[in-house]
Amino acid sequence: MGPVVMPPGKKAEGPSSGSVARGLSQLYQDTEAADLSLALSASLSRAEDEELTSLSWLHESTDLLTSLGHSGLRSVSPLQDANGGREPSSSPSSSPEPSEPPYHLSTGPSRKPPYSFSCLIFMAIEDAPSKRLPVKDIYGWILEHFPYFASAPTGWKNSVRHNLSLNKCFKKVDKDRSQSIGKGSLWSIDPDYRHNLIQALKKTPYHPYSPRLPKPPTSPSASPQQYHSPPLWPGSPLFRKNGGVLLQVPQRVIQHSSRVAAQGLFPVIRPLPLSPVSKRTTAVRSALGDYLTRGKNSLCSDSPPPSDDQQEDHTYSSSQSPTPKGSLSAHSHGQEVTVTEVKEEQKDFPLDASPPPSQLLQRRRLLWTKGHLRTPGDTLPLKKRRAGNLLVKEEEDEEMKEAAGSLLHLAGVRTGLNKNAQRACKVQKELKEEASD
DNA sequence: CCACAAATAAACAAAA
DNA sequence: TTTTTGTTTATTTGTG
Repeated sequence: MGPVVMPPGKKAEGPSSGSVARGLSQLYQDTEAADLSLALSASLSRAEDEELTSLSWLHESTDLLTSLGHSGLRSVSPLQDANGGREPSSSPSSSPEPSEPPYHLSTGPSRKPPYSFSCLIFMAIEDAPSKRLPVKDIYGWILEHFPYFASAPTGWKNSVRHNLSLNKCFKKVDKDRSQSIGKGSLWSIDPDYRHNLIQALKKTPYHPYSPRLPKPPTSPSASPQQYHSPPLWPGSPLFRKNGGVLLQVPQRVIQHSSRVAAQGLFPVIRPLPLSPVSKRTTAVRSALGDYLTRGKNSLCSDSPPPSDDQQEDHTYSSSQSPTPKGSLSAHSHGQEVTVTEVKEEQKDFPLDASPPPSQLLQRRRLLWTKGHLRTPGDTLPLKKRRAGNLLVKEEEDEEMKEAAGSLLHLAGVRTGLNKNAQRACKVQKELKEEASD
């Protein structure tokens, strides 16, 4: 997959139509954007007024936002760095603002992206036609789309690798022995865990270190939806393929369309009825939420709650997450989406043991249970074992054990656990795993 | 203060 | 040999 990154022009690939799109493009050029949010909001309103059947405008608006957000078109201050300032070395920015606004309230080139490394990697890989990338290209993608890293301390690459290694969601693909890509191998998304990544993205944590959904500000005008931005990123396949609404889709719909899921995640959602303007609005609003709310926060005060009320659905909640010790913030705990989606995805998972649907359902149900009972710490699926050693059966056993453990936790056992005890447990568990290897 | 997730740092080995 | 890649452990940071 040649150059990792999509050329800047790539996004134009969709049929560019609709005056809104044009307007946004215009906006893009004109922006000195003190009132960017206003302008966007205006575009949005126009979108509602016009019967646009094409969603390309959404693409463009997304691109616009991304550009503004990450390339610093915004005339906002050369922002206080995202406390990449933590890193001693080469933090590009110098002025440490005492009261630094949350990420979604401030953007700029020097701003650390709101995405966790897991998400970044996920996006990179998903954006690759072949859905697999060597680390180098992952770096490239990230650099391309998040210039922040260009000037960030080099440690981020280490973090990327660390994430790849540690996070079960990522799987090394055995290189085509015939075709060497140089050092290392290709990385792909483990279909079994893709959902978690999606969930992570879905939650798009604007507060980088906060896996949970932040509480909505006290201000009534700021609706929680702003934290539910879909995985928008330049050239996102989600956008290209789904008109940008993928993750705005009500869970139920996803569930219902999941039969197609065997072909991959995104096509599943694509067939969604996109017609209702309100839906588009919601999508965009959600996408633009942070921008809209920031400028004149009254602008989006009228927006209805997002269609995917994941919050109520606990979609975000803790984990069946394959989150290993420190990796991903995908706290999907299963739920309907998982049940269906993952089940389907399993099909294309080359693992030998691909249990029949019923079993899978059962398993998913178990996962669901787990998600509700377990504490995230219990799930640490240290990607210890080499890829390929994972047998579904084994996982099921593990899950059984863990579920049981969770029950214990629920019963209060957990309260007695201090860190050391947990570590001990972990070690024990790993030993067990290794034994079963 | 604690638990937790994620980021970061670093040591180290293996591969190219 | 050097650089890159991959794994692992430990520590730090931010949040609830």
